[in-house]
Amino acid sequence: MALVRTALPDAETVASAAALFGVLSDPSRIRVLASLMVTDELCVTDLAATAGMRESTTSHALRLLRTNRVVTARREGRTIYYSLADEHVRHVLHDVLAHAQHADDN
Amino acid sequence: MALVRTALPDAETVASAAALFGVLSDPSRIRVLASLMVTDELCVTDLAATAGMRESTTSHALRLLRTNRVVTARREGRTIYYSLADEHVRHVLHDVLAHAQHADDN
DNA sequence: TGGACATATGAATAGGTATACAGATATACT
DNA sequence: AGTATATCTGTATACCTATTCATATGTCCA
Repeated sequence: MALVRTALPDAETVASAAALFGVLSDPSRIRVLASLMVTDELCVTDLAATAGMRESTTSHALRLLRTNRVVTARREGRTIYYSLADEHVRHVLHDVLAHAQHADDN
Repeated sequence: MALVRTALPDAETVASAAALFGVLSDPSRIRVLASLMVTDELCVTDLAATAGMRESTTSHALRLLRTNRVVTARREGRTIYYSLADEHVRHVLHDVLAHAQHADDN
């Protein structure tokens, strides 16, 4: 057991992994990310429209995603284009969405 | 935009993906899973010890993980051995933990 | 059967979080 | 400067969740 314990990731790593998962644990944010998986780059207004949520909600969601480096932002004039931060994010999303599709949950 | 919308996963899939992420979004549960990543099979008592939490908390955590098919259980006498449900889970955990290690969060 | 060990459950409390509305900032254009 | 558009922020409310203690269930062995 002691051996296992020393092999565990440190508290900081665990905490930020948990935070990352937490950011992904919301249907609204997943819809936003799923939109970005198919279109690569979208502005807040369009993300709100495709994900079916208010722009305020979308903006709040995007801030969380941004500060946790799940998406990146690029400004062009007054509109801001968002995209997935890296392939890493794409893989995890793909894996979990695929897994979720087959699960006749509970 | 309409095109994007039709390409999005259905509500049920999104909901269960969110649920899965939610289950993973807790430090205690991550420690439990990290233990299982290095040891493959552990009982509740040992998981509680390595993850540094009470057995009750561990049991509650394992129930969540079990009902969301993140871990599987195998009984042997009065002790129950838990392990990761599949390689899928292992990959996601590995990806996110790796990502978390490099992130000088916020 | 009775006692010990392993795990599970119920319920309560404390803390966290998503969403909405209202209003603020920032950029563009005339 | 003033107006319109795009995005962001503060705040409140309503909901969700993690942990704990106490207790229950299940399994073994004498």
